Amino acid sequence: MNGSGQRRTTIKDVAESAGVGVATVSRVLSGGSASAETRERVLAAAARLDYHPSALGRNLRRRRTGGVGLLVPDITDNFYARLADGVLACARSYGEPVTVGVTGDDPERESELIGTLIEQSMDRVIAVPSGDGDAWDPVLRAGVNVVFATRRAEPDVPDVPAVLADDREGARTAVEYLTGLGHRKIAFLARRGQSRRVAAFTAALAALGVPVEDELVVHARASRDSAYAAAAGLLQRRPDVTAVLTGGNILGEAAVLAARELDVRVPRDVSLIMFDDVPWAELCSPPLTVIAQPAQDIGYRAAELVLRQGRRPREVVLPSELVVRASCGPRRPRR
Amino acid sequence: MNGSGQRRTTIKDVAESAGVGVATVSRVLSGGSASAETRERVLAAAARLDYHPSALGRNLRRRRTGGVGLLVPDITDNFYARLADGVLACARSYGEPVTVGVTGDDPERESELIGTLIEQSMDRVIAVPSGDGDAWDPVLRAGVNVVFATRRAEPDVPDVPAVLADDREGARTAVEYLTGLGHRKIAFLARRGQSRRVAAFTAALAALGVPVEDELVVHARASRDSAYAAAAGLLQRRPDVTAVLTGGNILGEAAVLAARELDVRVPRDVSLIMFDDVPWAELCSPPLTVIAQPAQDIGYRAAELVLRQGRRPREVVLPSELVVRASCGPRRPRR
DNA sequence: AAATATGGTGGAATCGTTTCCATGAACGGT
DNA sequence: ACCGTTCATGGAAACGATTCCACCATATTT
Repeated sequence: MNGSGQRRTTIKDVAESAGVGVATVSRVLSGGSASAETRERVLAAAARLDYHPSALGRNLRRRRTGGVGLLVPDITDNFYARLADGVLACARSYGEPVTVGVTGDDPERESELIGTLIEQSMDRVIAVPSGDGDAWDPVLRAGVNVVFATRRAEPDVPDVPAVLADDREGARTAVEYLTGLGHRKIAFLARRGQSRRVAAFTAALAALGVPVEDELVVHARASRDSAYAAAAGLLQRRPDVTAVLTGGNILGEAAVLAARELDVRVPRDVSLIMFDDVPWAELCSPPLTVIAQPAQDIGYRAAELVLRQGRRPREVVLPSELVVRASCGPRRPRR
Repeated sequence: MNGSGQRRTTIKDVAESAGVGVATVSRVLSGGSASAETRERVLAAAARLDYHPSALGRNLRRRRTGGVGLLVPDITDNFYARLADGVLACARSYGEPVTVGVTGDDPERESELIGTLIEQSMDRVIAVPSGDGDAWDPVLRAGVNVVFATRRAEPDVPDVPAVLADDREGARTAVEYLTGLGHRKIAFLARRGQSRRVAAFTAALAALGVPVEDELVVHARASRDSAYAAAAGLLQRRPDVTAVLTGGNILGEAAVLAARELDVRVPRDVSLIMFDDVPWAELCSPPLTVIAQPAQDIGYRAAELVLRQGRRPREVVLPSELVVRASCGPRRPRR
């Protein structure tokens, strides 16, 4: 009775059992050239011994861990969950395992996780960067294949491809829709780091000739609490805003709750649009008008970029789409 | 300019630079015994060369990959996302990477992923088992440290510890609450594989002397579509049910949508309770009464079990709690 | 028929670590 | 003074794969 003491069957066992050398076994198993007869003998022996090659040996020899690393701010956020799902779906079709890390949008934690990744010799990483781009220097120098998803680092890292949603277009249609309903005082509830979206928002306003007020873009940290505080603060401080655009679903959730708490009716008192369509947007009362983000596609494409060798585009931009539900109405002054 | 051609600094480089043998470096770095002076020299050399040990070499030697594997049915489901978050939080404090796989509740995909895990020589796995327990035989024989989360396999694998929520208690309080409101025809919308919850549900009914009708427990597959079909079917087929309990948040979502579509008012026409509290439950209209599940804790505890050596309990049961909101009302016949 | 290409094959080196074991120095007890 | 312990130390052997290279037997060319 040796319990788990039975040694794993190795390539050597297979070689011996098939009466060939280890090199031949390796070749057969990884599609190299071999005579038909040898191939068959090796395959038979492998099957007979229930041989499964060990990734450990292979990785060491190749000096790289297979698989891909994935760094997201918060796996609990449906957007990133869908993104992760896309990555996992693509990786599965390549048979590659995915190692997930949660950064909490904290550059320090991000660096820590990056450290773990290099220690593991992960040479393919997909990340939603939280910190500034410099954190990625050591990784890039180590020759790791990095792709950013949903946003670029700031300051940007030029060599890293990115898969993004078309924030510019999304913000534009949303702002056009709102101004079309008569709104002029439109606020943007942003998470720190959403400078792209903020820029797109103000650009869209400017293009329509609506005066932009800096005070109407409000920033929150990534947590639900911070989001709620920002939303409530905005609604209280500025009774003149009649429409709010939120930079993500966590902020949208916060806006709904804050409005409800402060007895601000949606869409009667304020119209609400949120970036990112999530399952609950439809269940909400009222159902939320959203700028749908192709989160799953973003993940999938990023994974493709990182897994498929060959030259890679510097940027992939995926369309986002305004989904009109019932959270926007014509402008009515709040007081 | 050799690009990424610069060789990684190895333990050998450190040894040479510190003027000691590799064995000594290894010992110093992994907390073995060494003289104070040597220790210092080694540490200095390691720092000077910016040495980071490679997990590859270590893993091969130890014949096991560090880190833990995590298998969940659907990372997009907020419950499993929270569970994963708990696992990740715990693993982070141990500095261990987590490899995530999505089974889609499909035994075949599960087996496939298990295969990947053994190939990687993962020796610690947390799983929400989808298939029957036999799929885990090869893993256990390989000496892998497995912990089940949220549910056990069926047929059960006795040697595997499990971290579970207290379904029995949750179902009991929910059913008591509903019968207290006068409901007698209570349906259960279950996902396939939720036999524990179904059993708890019927047991709770029986304990209260309410006749149980087999036809009132309806099964759906894991997808949103299947959930919707089951919910709509139930509401149409049985106009006499006045209360519905759903086995998870996906089914709850489906029930809300189906009710809305069929113009069945909640809670006027049917009362609704759902297993698992999710952020949108509060945003829903009406806010949903739920049986809160400690998803994050389940993940955390499971990770502790798998990471901390020492003897492990066969089962950990975490409390679940009825959170009353506004989706239940007194019984009123639907026609 | 001799010289040269071709293609399958196995031995051995290699990847970067841990760990076993032998060595030698220092030290305390008799 | 001698011997047995203890302790730090370095060399070398694993771990399990890939891959370079040399080798030999054919097939092809001159």
